[in-house]
Amino acid sequence: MPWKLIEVKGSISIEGIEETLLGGQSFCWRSCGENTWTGVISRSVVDLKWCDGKLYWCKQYGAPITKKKLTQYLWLDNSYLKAVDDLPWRSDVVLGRAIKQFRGLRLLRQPIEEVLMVFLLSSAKSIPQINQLRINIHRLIGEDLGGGNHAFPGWNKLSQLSEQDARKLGMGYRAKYLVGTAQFLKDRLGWLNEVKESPYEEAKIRLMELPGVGPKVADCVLLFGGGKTEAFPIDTWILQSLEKQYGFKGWKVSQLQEFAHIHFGRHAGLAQQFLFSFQRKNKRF
DNA sequence: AACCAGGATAGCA
DNA sequence: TGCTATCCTGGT
Repeated sequence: MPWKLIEVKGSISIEGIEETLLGGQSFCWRSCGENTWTGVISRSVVDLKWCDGKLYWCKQYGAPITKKKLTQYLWLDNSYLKAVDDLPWRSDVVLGRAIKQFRGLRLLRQPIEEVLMVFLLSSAKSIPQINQLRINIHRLIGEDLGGGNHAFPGWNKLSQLSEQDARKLGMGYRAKYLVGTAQFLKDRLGWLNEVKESPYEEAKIRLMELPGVGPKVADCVLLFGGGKTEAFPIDTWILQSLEKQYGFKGWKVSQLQEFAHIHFGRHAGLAQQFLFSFQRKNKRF
């Protein structure tokens, strides 16, 4: 299948696209050559290619996907530019630098049920480790899409796993999170979507009813899968950024949350991605 | 050979 | 509310 050009509003750098796909908000993408990546979107396996500042795509396996859906998933429309412009980059030099270095870095619009699963497994794990756990699950019970790619199995299938099964896949103490959440969700198919439609504050509280979901994981799920761009997950990288770049040493998480809300505004989560990437790339600072 | 990692939870003050 | 130990596993 030939490469097709996909329109991107605004410029996009190689670091921007790479961080978007591999930076840890999603675990569905992998590098498959020079400036090319393979990823699974729902039941479609898609290749992306970055060349001379332009983005190309083609479908590899699985269900068909439209350009419209891809544009939506990758947040390529104008609303992204407005969101970035809404951030306080004019007065915040730290954020300004991060936006410049990772130009075009986006939040992916992923299915909330998939995001929930991977972030249930994320506690005290590195990105490659989380990805490995995800692959173990997908290979075991996810639909085979071809080319070694598997779809997300869905919470109904996940609810058939026992804690022992999950532990065999290497999840350790996270196994009971996965099983507990699966049991909670299996008889309430609409629950997650209801939560998604709720306002941010309410959605966060409700998500934390699930076993294994605390404040950080809830914010990740809402930011990456719930379309809540005001969610501002505070992990160790952001903590470092706020301590070292902004000078908030010894602040409590609740205080930092409040600062983020006031300072970064309604798209605080987008700022979070820039700061996160910047901090991770420049560990020494 | 200890110690830590993209956290959550229970127990206690 | 704030603090701490504990939870699996793999990596350094």
